[in-house]
Amino acid sequence: MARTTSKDVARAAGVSQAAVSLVLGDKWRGRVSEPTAERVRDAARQLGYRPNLAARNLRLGRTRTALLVVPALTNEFFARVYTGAARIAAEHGFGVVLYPSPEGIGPARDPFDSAAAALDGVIASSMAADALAAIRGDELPLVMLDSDPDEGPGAATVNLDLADGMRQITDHLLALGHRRFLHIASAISSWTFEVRARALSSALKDIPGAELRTVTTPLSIDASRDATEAALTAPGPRPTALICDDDILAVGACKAARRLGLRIPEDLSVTGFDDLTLATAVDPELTTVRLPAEHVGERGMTALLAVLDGRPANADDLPVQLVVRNSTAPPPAQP
Amino acid sequence: MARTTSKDVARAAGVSQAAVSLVLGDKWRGRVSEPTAERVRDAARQLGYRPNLAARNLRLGRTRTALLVVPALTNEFFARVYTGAARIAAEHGFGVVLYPSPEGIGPARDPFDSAAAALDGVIASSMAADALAAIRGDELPLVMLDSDPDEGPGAATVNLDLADGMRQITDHLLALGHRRFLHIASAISSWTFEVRARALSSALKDIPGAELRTVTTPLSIDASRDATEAALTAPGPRPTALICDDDILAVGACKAARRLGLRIPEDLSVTGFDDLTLATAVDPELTTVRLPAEHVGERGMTALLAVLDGRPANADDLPVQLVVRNSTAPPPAQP
DNA sequence: CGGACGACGTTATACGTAAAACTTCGATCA
DNA sequence: TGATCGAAGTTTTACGTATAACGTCGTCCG
Repeated sequence: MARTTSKDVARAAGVSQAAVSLVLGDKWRGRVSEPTAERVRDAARQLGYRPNLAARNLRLGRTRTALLVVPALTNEFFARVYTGAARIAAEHGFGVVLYPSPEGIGPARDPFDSAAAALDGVIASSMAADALAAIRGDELPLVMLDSDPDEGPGAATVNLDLADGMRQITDHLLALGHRRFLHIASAISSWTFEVRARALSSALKDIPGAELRTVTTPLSIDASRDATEAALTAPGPRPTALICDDDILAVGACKAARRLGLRIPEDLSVTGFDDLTLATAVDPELTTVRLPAEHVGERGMTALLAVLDGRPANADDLPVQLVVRNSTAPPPAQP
Repeated sequence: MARTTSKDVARAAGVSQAAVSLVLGDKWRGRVSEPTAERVRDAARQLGYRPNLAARNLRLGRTRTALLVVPALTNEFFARVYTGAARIAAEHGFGVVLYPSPEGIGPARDPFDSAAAALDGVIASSMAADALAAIRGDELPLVMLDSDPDEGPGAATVNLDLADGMRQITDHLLALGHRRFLHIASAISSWTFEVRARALSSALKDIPGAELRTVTTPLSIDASRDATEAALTAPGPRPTALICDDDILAVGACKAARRLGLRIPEDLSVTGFDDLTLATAVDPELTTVRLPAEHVGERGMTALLAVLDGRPANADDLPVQLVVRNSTAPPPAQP
């Protein structure tokens, strides 16, 4: 037997389908009498009526659904972004569907081939430019998270003040006395990492005696460990501080140090970025920059709702905060 | 200007809307001539036509969308389950929408209030019985992951052979010579943890001299650390091996050990469960049981597709595999 | 006392798609 | 030659909802 429709409820309550729609849609003041409304509500409850969303969406021309595009959900940062976005969405009767972007998922040509993709808008995180183009093709409202503001003219953006985070790291390390730095950078070319690199070199530019080398690596513990090990055994004076683009990279860097018999933080300081669960799971706990991932998701969803309402979206950068733990200390005395 | 509809395409191609539907629906052999079909396809491409899914869903009475209910996406295990499910779904033109179950999300009364919840079926992971009841009320096809098979009579289930995993752990520890065990158990009361406890006590039942104590704790590093510390400083002979329900708990347990000046694995062996990224991030790397999380998601989605097709679903348990790393060793010599 | 109005509904329509039922037209065949 | 058939479409309908447009009746006021 088929699902119960508003027509079934109408029959049970002895009214027309339109009356059911009015009552359940909460738009009946002065249109339906209280006793009748009550009868309708009773019948609906009795029959376990649930409106057919496909029909409603078709009628209203909107779906109250947003698409969240993320690189990978298994990265805790993006899982937290989703959580924040979904909370705000739920408060406004919206749903959030995910699209893990880069080949993470099967043969769908683009996000909009997905069956669930009857969308009101899109929130895109750390988008590559080409994927962005595909999205902008469909003229859906778009909010970009943690992405180059210049890429998407006209689109709302929610950005973290990553440059300030990098500055806080360098201030901290410089104050401890470090001068020789190695930047463990993500090989992923995206705004979120490029801005770190720029902030880092600009922060060290005017420091006398400061040296900065860089090594890039895929975003995994093992890759970072190998890349760091290679860099640390290279000829020349050894850096005293490793500045990592991400906690995951920092964990790999720590593993490399351990392999080489270097103690952290006595022989080598290491910093992360993100403040994932990982950061406090390892020993020593990582000095890192805490990123308010849930807030990013919340602000992203809030911005999308604003855009859909034709309101302007708040465009301030979200502040980030250095968290000093046990992976940083003054550099060892000069040999 | 509104989105282009099949009617627009029809006008551009000089045919009727029905012809467009036939051609694009790939059901036109013998109904439309090849030149006409090509004209329609051209027009569709030209106009960037994308079918309105709300309308299609309404017409067809199905949405090609499944709901995945998980406790928390920030737990890597469930993020991986999602990834697996979404991959299989995409291969079959399905979408997956998430419902983080336990109060994780706003005021939605139940999963089906969610705006995106126009569903063909449900995959529920680690469900509590009451939430399950709410779901079964709607007579949607249901697949249960890692849940008590007795709870959901008639529903398809995808289970891991967790009992075997626990047996592999005890075999390993017993072979190393351990006899005094402390079980760091999750305070969450669900099948997935209950089955571990049962398997553990039954495995130790017939071992002469084996002792088993248990302490329960919330599923977080800090909570586990505190609970473990308390248990290890309790009077009586100290256990030589900690068997943890989850890698997260194991990491907390390691922290407690470190606080108490105990070395792992020399003074104390520790085992985890899941084989998350965490397990190889910490030092020493954890001996743990690898759970094929992606496979769980894949099998869950495959089972749901089978149920929707009226085919029987594969009900075999998924095998799990002990991974021996550096957190286990023979117990210290008796004092 | 007539008509304007409000309360309480109902009827009718549109949203965009898929597909069943129908039309037209030439070719085939007994 | 008249019935039949297949190709190539078109016309029509249904899916379930929200809402605009339309009735009907009693009341109140000028």
